Amino acid sequence: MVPSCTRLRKKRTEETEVTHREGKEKVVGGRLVGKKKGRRRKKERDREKKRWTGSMHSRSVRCMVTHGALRSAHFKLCARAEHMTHVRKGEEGEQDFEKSVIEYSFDSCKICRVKCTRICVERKGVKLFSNKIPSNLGTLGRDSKPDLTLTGKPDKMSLTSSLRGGFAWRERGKPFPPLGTPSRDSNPNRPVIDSPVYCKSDALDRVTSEAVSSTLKQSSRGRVAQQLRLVVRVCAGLRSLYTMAKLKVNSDEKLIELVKMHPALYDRGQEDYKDAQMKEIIWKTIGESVGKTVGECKKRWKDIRDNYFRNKRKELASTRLSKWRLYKLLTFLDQARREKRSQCSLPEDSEGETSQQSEYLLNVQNTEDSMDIIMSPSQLKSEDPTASCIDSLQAESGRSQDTHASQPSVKSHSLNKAASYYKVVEGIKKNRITERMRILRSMAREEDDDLQ
DNA sequence: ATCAGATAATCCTGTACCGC
DNA sequence: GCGGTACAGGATTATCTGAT
Repeated sequence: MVPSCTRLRKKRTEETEVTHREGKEKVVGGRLVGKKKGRRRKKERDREKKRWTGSMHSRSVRCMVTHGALRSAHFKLCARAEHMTHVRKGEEGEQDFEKSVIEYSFDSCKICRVKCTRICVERKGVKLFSNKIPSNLGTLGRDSKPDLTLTGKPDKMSLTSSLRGGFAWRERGKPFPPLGTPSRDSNPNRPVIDSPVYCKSDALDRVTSEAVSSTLKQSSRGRVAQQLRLVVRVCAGLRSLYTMAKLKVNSDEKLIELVKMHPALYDRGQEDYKDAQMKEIIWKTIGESVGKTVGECKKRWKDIRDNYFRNKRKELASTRLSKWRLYKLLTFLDQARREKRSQCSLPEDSEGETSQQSEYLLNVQNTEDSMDIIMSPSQLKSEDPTASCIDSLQAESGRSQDTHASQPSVKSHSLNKAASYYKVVEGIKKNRITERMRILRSMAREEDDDLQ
């Protein structure tokens, strides 16, 4: 019996052949190849061109759809010039978009002097004017000619991406909303990666730090105080990680960065890998961090991961290095993948874990200089604050774990420290910081009582 | 500037495997 | 058996690049 997928592919192939039989193109494996393919594309483009040049209105829409980058660039220019602020998202009926164009004209932006295309559309009885779309900004290449339709049609994806680039509208006769509106959607310069999540993360961080500082004011002596200082440092490390991610230009990179922080999502050797609830929490956190839904994040991650393994295969097959921009960021998957295949348990000091611990350590250490409360090097030398912290955490969780050797080497000492930071940060991410703080506070009070 | 072809990116589907 | 996941690969679209 022919597998259903094969049947489907065969069906698709047949459909393609039928579709293009008219042009006598040759189809191989459901795809047009060689010059025939180019000829087909040209025909399609010609058809598209004919269709889209049918009316000025359609052409204006086409212009709008095909020049996301230019619009985006000009959008920023105009935003700088403070003459438009209202960003509309693509939540409204996109299917009626084309028909609703009622006005089309060329104009020059009064502020940045760029020659623009102006569009007016009507939606739900309200006339909306576009921002000034440039017709001569940047290099005018094949893809930037406003009245040519060369690839595809103004489908949902194109429209969505154009809207993602930021499109500005205002109602007829009404000025753009004033600048400085705190609404997220009203900020034209808002980076794509910026989201309320960071506020949440930072808020968690800040609240935790404040709680610790407050406790430290009450009890600045003894072992508990050291633990609290450590928590502050860990929070700083966490803040550093988020800040680092915040600076990422691309949200994909940010997503990778965040997923990388959670081996439970990709490494079968991890204890939490089988914990669906935990993974859901992690995804939720990541989703908040990148300003997307959990589903979107999962889907995107799947695509990214798929792409990585595909590129990997190609690289191995051809010995040609992958040019994919995210490729190098995903090399951490190799370790996890091997372990999954061999089905062996995660070694205690596997490279993957080690590198992550080191990364945490690095981030935490990097932020020490900017911390208000820092443990002095002498303190670090005299006593390992991590040990006490781990003790308290272990006491809290009721687990016993021999995480530090009696006389650890410098490397293992650092790794243990990093491991403890990792555990604490994980704890924070699981929203258990409040509980930890309560325990630490009570311990601080008891210790203070003892000292008195 | 325009075009054609190559390549990258994305979406989608199917299969195998695993745990429940 | 069912649901979830990893993995592989086809189809399609977007983008890049070199030639004209």
